[in-house]
Amino acid sequence: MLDDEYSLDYFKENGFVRKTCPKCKTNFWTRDADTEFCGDPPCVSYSFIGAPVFKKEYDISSMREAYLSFFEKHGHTRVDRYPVIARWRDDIYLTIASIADFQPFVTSGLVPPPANPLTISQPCIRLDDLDAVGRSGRHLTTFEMMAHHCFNSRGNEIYWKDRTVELCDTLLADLGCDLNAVTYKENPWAGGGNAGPSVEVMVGGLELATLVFMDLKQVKGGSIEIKGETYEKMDNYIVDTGYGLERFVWASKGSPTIYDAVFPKIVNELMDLAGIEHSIDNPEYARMFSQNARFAGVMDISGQANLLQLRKKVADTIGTTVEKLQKLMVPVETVYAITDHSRCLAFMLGDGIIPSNVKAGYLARLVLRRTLRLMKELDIREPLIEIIEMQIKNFPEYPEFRERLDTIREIVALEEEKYADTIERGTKLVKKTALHFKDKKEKMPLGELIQLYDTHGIPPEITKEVAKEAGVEVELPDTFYSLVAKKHSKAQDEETEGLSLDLPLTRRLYYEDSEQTEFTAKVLEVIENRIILDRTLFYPEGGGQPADHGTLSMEDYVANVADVQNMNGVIVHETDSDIGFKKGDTVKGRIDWERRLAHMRHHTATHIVNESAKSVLGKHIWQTGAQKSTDRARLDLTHYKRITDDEFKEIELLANRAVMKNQPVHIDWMDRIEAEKKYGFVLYQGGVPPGREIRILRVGSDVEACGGTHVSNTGLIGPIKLIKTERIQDGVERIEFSAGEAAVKRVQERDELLNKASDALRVSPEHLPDTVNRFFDEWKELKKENERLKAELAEVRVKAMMGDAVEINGLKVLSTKLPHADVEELIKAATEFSKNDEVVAILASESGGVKIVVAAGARAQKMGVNAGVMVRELSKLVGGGGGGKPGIAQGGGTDIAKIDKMQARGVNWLKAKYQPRDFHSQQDIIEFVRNSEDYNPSKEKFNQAEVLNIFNTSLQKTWLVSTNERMYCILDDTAEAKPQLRWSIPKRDLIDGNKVSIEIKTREYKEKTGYVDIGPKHHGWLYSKRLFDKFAIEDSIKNMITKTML
RNA sequence: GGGCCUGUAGAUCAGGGGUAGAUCGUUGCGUUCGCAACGCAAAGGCCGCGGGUUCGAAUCCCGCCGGGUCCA
Repeated sequence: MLDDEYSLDYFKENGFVRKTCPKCKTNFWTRDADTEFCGDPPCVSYSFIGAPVFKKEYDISSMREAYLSFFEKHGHTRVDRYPVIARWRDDIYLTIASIADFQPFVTSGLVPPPANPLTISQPCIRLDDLDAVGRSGRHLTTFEMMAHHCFNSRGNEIYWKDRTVELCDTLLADLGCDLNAVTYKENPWAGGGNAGPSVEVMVGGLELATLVFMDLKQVKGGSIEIKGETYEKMDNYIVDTGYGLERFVWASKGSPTIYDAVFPKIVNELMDLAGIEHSIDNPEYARMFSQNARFAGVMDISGQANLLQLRKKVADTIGTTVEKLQKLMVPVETVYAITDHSRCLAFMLGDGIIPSNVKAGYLARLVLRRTLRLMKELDIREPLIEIIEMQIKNFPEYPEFRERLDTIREIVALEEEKYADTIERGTKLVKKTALHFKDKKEKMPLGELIQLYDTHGIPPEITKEVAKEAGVEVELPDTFYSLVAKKHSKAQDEETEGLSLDLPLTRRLYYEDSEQTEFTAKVLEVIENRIILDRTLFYPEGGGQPADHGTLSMEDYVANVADVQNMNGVIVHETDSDIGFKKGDTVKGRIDWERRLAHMRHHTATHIVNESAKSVLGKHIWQTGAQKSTDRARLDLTHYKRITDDEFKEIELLANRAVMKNQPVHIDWMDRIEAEKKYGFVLYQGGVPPGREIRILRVGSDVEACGGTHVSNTGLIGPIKLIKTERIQDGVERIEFSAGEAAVKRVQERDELLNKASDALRVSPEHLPDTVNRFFDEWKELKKENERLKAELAEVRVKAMMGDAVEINGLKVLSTKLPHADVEELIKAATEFSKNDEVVAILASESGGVKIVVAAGARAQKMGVNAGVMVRELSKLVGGGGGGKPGIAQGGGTDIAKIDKMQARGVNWLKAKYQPRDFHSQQDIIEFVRNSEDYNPSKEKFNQAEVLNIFNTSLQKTWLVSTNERMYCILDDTAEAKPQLRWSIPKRDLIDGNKVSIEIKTREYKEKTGYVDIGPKHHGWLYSKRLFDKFAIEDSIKNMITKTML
């Protein structure tokens, strides 16, 4: 920034000299040529403590009045303060500076200021340095920024830098300040897309004011560079000053801390409540806090390490130890913080913020919970609301807070309760978590601490304390909260695609006559399928109201309009085709009236429902969102508890009364500032419209800035039917409703549901609740009875069936099919069976597919029966799966035809394992082949048959048998009653001429067994290697074939 | 606006694909002149709702409803 920006005539004419601070190298202006430093900590330290800089002491209200009347006297108009919740802005939640009141439209020049020049004392809230509040002696979350603003434009300058500095100088002189002690430190300012030269006004080491000369706006590739961004001069340039009210009061008193200066009464009352002796008039005691404030003024005290450094410095200067100092100071600092926070809450709640877990409401909750935590530290049992009330009563200048007191009381009580619940839940959870780590003999890891805070809201301090009690160490780093912040990835702003259009604003016919359905217009531009007209009746999407649909036509060509958007006043019609129109054409437009009318009804109804909700629920109700469509609308409202059924009905009734009154809907275009003055910020329920003129819609007592289309009289809305409420966030309730024909349809739908329900039960709708209750009760009873009966049935069945048990080596095996039983019955019966130690029950049913339950008694399990394994195997046989525990298991499948086979298999499996039958002899096998289907007695000679055993285990043998005509493969499985013929191969596939032609190969499988592939079809047959020591298996088979067939 | 956690008996919570559990509370019985305490027993569950996957879902997946919490 150019140096001459600061070379003001005022400085030159009044004997100022410009100097450079040897410490920080910044330039500053002073009347006293001997002044060495810039006057700003850390270059200098506080000198005003104990040495007030004004000629008399002021309190908050006398200081404010002195300031405002000074500027009134000097040609400024006094303007009322704005709320601390920035309702007129959508980029910030809280009012952080007086200039925020006039952003964005006044500062951009679009809207004239309420007065020019003006003066204001604007309460502001900044939560950036929460940790330092109380500790530094000077930080506050809430402060009043006294200011005078002057909005200049090229050719119309009210005043600029010289006059601004002169006013400041004069004010300080009026207050009795020694002007030689004042320095103006050069410090260019930038923020929020604007920038400009600025001076900080320093007295006694304290920054009392900042004078900003905002005359630059951020422009890509601009010619002036500040802090890495480029800027250009603006056509309108603004004097933006900020005088800290609390700091002025502090400076006038020279108290050790700002808190003692600004809220002596509340500080003292809280000290009493906390049982702290706070004799700030005692010089020694005061010295401690004075020193603390002085050191804190020149250093960064964020984080434990820095804080400890501060403590050490203070302890050294007053000759004590850090421990003793902490013991004395911490409780007092906590009281300071509570004083500040409760004031902050008074403003937040007083201005109508509803605590919540989103947006501004979250910030209110954050402060509220922090305050409760601090109170607990001091063991202050007084309800928080008492302290907040104390604050509110202390502000005679804000009567509006007292009006809201009842609501505030309720909110705070609810919040206190909620927090207590959270802490209680949290404490339990921490104990449990702590014990978990105690068992493992580990420290509780940081990740756990973060998890507890992030997902359950348990402050790490509490976690640490509770864990300590449970005997578990916890590591809590200074940087804890920033670690949490890191966990949350930042959402990227999406680039909105914008058409840059250099076209005149579209004439909005829908505002001129809301009954019209047809119009003619000239085509100004066609971009692919998007058409821009000189005028239109099509309402573009906005304010929660969807775009109109309809047609644009010319001669015999018709295009459907599918979407309509407003691009900075140019309305763009998106059609379903990109041919047909060109620049200069005259087209005829027609809107889908049914759709539009439904939107209009829902839109006007939204205003009415909002108003009704306000009168039923209270003044704190604020719309946070709304959406309309043809068949329904929804409205989101701030409210601190659930809407009850009675309230719901009452809102519906009031809304319909408003309809029946057939009130006219008034629409006026008004100057923004005038409208704000007349109606207040309640105007901005549906968001903040841009522009100097805003469209004001009045229905009954509801007044809102609204750009939507509306019916002309409430009677035209027709019925309003509230459908439901939903809590979309803590502190935000959503009401869904339908209006007009849609409402009738909704009622009809509900009637139909009711009718269907009562028809089904064959009762009239009025008996439905009783009948349903009766049915439900009966159903419960029957269910219980059913269960009891099943148990009884199981018992009976078991007694009846025990006799059928098959004895296998001491086991009693039952295999029964209960075709119609469900799984539960099977389980009950099986459980009943398995009470007998030696029983294994295999139960099956075919209701809804195959169900299998196997249970094994205690002794059976000891012998190695595993129900889970059995079920898993058996289920496969019926095309399903299953499993369970060794004692009891369930399974099932889809193949009902295989139930019997599956059950037999189960029994055989047990037999094989516990009572294996002997293998069949070689003779038996031959006999078996002879009786098989493939055997041809007329041709085959079985007395010449050869037999080869290829596989042999304790449960299974595989045989190959060869006659003069065929080779057979037989599997003898001891789990099966009989051997099985698996396949056979005729001679023609084995022999070609006088040679064995079939291919026989082996593959490796395991140590003792291998695979043999016989011919093209029979692959992967197991063979035991030990059976083929002498000759390889290939040779053995070939030999056998040769021997019998050649 | 985004993220994470969560919903099981009246309460507090375990369990986490295979017969729904504990503690407290409730009721009954025993002991007692009575209460408390103790002992024994019982009642009490659409495992939030609806889909899906599976032979089988309280359990896994998706959606909805409800509760909690952190961040912007």
